[in-house]
Amino acid sequence: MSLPRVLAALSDPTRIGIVRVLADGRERGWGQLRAPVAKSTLSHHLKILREAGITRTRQEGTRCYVTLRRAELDERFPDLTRALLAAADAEDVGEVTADES
Amino acid sequence: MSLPRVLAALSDPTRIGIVRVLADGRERGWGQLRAPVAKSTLSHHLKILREAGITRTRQEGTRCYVTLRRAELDERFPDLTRALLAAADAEDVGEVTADES
DNA sequence: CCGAATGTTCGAAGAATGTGGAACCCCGGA
DNA sequence: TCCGGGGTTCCACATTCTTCGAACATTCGG
Repeated sequence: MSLPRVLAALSDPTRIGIVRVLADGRERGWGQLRAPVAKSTLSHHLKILREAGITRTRQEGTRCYVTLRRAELDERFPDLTRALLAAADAEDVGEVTADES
Repeated sequence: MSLPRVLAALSDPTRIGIVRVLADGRERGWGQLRAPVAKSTLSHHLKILREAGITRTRQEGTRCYVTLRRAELDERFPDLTRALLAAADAEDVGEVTADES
C-alpha cells in the first residue's frame, strides 16, 4: 500500500467512481455497481483497487462484496481520503452508481 | 485542472519528488532540480505537472523557473495538497532534491 | 445432474506512458 | 558574429494500461 500506487489507482475516473459509491462505508455486491464498462473490465478495476489496498473483497458463494478500507487508509494517509472524496464529489468524477440493496 | 489529471500527474514518484521540493513555496530554477533522469525526461515531467495545473513555469532569459500553484490547488481541492504532501513525506517518495541557490 | 448466474483469466488490440538520445531554438557573453 | 548553456521537440523503444470478447471455474437452484 504505497502512495504512488494509491494515486495511480485513483487516477482513473471509473475507479474514483467506485470509491465514491463505497464512501458511505456500506458493503456492496458488485452486481449493484452500475458502471458503463464490460464485466471483465469492472473485474479488472476492482482488482487494481484491491491490490492498491483501497478496497477489500469478500466472497460469499458466487457473489463478491466490496468495501472501502477507510480505517487503513486513514491511518496510513491521514485526511487524504476525506480530501480526495470531497474533491471527487465537487467534480462529480466517474459514472458509477449503485442499485439500492 | 481536473482531479483525475492531478492524481495521474502525482502518481509518478519523480513528479511527487518535484512537488515535494517545491512544497516550501520557493521558486526553483530547474537546473537546481537534481533528479536521476535525463534532461528531456525532466522536461517531460515538468510539462505534465504544468499541464495538470500543479506548477507554473516562468521563463527568464534562457532559464526557466518553476513554482507550485499552491493557492489554486487549495482553492480547487481544499486540504488535498497538504494531505498529499504529508503522505509523501511520510513515505519519502521520489529521489529529487534541490541545490541551494 | 444440468443450467444459469457470477467472477476470473486469457488473449488481443489500441492507446498512453516513461525514458533517453539527437537535433533544434533562443538568448547571453566573448 | 560565433559559441555554449539551458530547454524544447521529435523520434524511437519498451512497458504498462484500458478495454473487450471468449472461455473457464465455481456455486446455487430446480
